[in-house]
Amino acid sequence: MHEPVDLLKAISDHGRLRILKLLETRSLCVCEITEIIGLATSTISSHLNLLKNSRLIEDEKDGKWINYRLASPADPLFAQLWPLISKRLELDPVVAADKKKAAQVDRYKICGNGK
Amino acid sequence: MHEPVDLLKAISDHGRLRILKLLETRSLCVCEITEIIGLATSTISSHLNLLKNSRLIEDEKDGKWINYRLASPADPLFAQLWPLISKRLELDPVVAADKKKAAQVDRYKICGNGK
DNA sequence: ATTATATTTCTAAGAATATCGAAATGAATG
DNA sequence: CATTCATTTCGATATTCTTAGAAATATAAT
Repeated sequence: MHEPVDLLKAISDHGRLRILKLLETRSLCVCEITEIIGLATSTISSHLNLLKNSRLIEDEKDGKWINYRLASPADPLFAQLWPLISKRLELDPVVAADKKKAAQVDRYKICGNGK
Repeated sequence: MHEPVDLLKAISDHGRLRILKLLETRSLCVCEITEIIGLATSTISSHLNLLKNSRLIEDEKDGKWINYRLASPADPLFAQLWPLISKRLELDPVVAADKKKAAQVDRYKICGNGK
């Protein structure tokens, strides 16, 4: 499971790349990520689980939320590849939009109470 | 099709990584690659086609053979990522075995006549 | 030209993946 | 302790991927 191909598979999904890019800036809870990315909660949860099993992210409880962040120390190969991929992703309009949303998102507003 | 995620998907397969690694040393024809990797010819052909469509490799006719080689100039992101991945792949025993086989393989012997 | 052969394309099967909604879990709040 | 709410798990479906063998293509050799 620490084969290069497994790492590559873990990051070969647009949704997961968007999640990793988000977590680059700051840690976020599942409902924040869900709100920003716009997929079903269960889908986001499954992506997070996959990234966690690949040791690319970690989680930590915070009251009623679970915050996810990039794993540290990072997987050695990921640490080498990610800065290059990350930079390239910034040209992606979807990723840029995600970043804007992330700057404004407030978990007290979006989680739970309807919208 | 020049999105980072498409490049990552193209290289997220052990067979395709093995092919890229082989072509790093020298260009090879389809039957040589097939002999070394040990998958069906049609499977190798389909991997080669995918890598070619992703602009990671190129082909060139050579008598009755078609030689494949790494594309040059390489895709910019691939050019950055590949040396890092390639180095890591050298720890893979399968990749090491491929390299040995590639050094010995002779297309006049293996192509066509039975074995 | 006929044959041999290297490669691709077609067809099909099985495995893996992405997705969602509903149900379950589990912790925090009142 | 009952309720609320964030998150995960389950069940189900649709899609994509990997693979192989057979048929088709095209080129070289005889």
